[in-house]
Amino acid sequence: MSSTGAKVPSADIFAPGGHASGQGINLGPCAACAARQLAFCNVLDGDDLGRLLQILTESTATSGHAIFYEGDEAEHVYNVTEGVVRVSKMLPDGRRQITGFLFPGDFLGLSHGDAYAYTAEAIGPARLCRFKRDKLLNLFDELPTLEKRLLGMAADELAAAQDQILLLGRKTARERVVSFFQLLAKQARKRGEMGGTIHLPMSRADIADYLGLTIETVSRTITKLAKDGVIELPSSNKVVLADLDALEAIEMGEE
Amino acid sequence: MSSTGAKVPSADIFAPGGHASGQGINLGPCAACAARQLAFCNVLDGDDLGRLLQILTESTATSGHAIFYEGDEAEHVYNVTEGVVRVSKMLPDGRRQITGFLFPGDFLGLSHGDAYAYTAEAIGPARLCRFKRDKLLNLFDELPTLEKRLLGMAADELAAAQDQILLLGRKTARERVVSFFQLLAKQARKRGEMGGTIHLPMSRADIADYLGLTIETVSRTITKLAKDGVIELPSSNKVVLADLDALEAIEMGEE
DNA sequence: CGTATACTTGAATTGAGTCAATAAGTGTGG
DNA sequence: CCACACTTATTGACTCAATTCAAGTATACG
Repeated sequence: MSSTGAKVPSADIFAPGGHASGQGINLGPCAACAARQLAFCNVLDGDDLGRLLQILTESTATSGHAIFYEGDEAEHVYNVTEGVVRVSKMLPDGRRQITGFLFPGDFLGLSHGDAYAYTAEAIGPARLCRFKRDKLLNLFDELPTLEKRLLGMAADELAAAQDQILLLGRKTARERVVSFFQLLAKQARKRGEMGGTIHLPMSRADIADYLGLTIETVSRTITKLAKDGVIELPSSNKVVLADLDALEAIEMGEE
Repeated sequence: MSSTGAKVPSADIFAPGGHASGQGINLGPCAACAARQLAFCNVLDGDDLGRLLQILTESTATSGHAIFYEGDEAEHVYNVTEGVVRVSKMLPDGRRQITGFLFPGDFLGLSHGDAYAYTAEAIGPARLCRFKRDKLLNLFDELPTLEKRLLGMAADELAAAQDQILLLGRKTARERVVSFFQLLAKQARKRGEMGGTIHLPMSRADIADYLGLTIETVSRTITKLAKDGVIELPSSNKVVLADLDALEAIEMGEE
C-alpha cells in the first residue's frame, strides 16, 4: 500500500504520487481501478497515465459472453480489471482447449498478425480496459517504460505457457488437477487473497478443457483428492488446500 | 562458417567486432550470418547493427551439449544462427517435455526473472550469438526498433505455444505427428527450403518428448502414415509429404 | 416446484503406454 | 572392408489410465 495523501476517491486504490492538486489530471477510472497494481499500467503515473487514459475505453462483459472470437480482426487489446476471462482455441470438430484463465491485471490480445488467434470469453461479469492496438503501439514511443513492462509480461506469459505445455505433455490427471489448484492459489495470493481456500470461478467443463481432460476425470480426481485428505470441498467451487506438503509432492510427481 | 577477414581466433568463441579501422563499421560475423534475415537483428543496419555487435559474442555448441540448464542464473540471451536447439523442462522423476525446437533466427533465454526456466541443448553442431542480458536490455533505450522487434517475436512465440497447448491437450497421436510435420515444413519454407521433403534433425525420443507421446507411439504412427500413403519415408529422418490434402485434413481432425 | 444445468459416480471401452524382442543404422578399430 | 559394439528405430503382445457411455444426484433458476 503506497499512500501519498492525494485526494483520491475512497476505493481500494488510488492514484500514485504525481500531480495531485488543484488542476490535476482526471485519472477517472484508473483511480478506482482494483487491478491497478497488477496491471501493465502500474509503471505509469501522473501525465503518463493521463496519456494512456486518453486512448482507453472501459467496457464490461457479461457471463459467458465473448470479448472476441478466434479469427476476428485484432483491432483492440484489453486489460482485465474485474472478473475472469477464459481464453480458448477450438478444433473444427468442436474439441476445445482453454489456454488460460485471465484475472484482473492480465493482458489480452497482444497477438502479432491481424486476427486473434483465440477466443476470449468472460466467466461471469467482467470489466476490461480496451485500447486500439495501433494507438497503444504508437504510445510506446512516448512511454518506453510501458513497452518494457509489456515485454516483461509477455515473457512471464511465455513461461506460464511452457509450464502448461509440461503439464499437458507429461503430467497425470492427478498431477494436473493439483498443479491447477496450486496455480489458482498462487494467483489468489498475488491478488492479496490469503488463506488456504481457493475459489473456482469456472465450471468443471472449463477445468477439463484447460487441463486436457474430460469433465468426468476432473470430477473423479477431485473427489479422490478429497478422500485422500489432501483437500477439502466445502462446496463444489471451493477447495481447501489441506495438506500442503502432500499437494506439493503430488504436483511434481513425487509419489 | 563466417569469415570476414577479421583476424579472429579459431576457437569456440571470439571477441565482438568493435569498430575495425578504415572507414565504416566492421560488421564481422553479421555480414556472413546465415540467419540474418530471420533473426531479431534484421531490423538493424549500419551503426545500429554496429552497436549490437559490440555486445555480442559468437559461440558454438556441439551435439547434445547444453547451452544452459534450467535453474542456471539467466545471465545471457542467445540467438541461434546455425543448427537446431532443443528447449526442454524436466519433472523431478525424469519425465521430460520438449517445449520447442529452435532454428536459425530464433531467440532464446528472454525469460523474466533471474534463472532460466528451461534447459537448452544443441542438436548437432550449432552456432549462436550471445548477449549479456542487462547489456541488451540497456541497448533497447538506444535502439527502440530492436525492442519492438523482440516484442513481436515474443508475441509470435506465445501464439506458437498456444498451438502446442492445443495439440497436447486435445489432439490424437496421429494428429500430433502430422501437425509436427506441417510445422517443420512451414519452418523449412520460412528458411527458403522448398519442396515437399522435410528433414528431421531430432531423434524419435525428442519428437516423442515434444509431442507428449512415447518413442514407440511416434514410430508406430509414422509407420502407419506411410502405410496409408500420406507420407513417404526415404530414410528414418526424411519425410516426404505425399498427400498434402490428406495431411491437412488429419492435422485438424477432419477424418 | 418443476425443469434445466452442473456435477458425481459406475461400468465398459480404448488409445496410448509399457515391456520385450528384433532390426537397422553408425561408427571404430583391426 | 568387415566384424563388433552401440545406439536408434521398429514391431509385437499385453496393460492401464483416461475416455466414453450411461445413470443418478445435487444445485440453481424462472
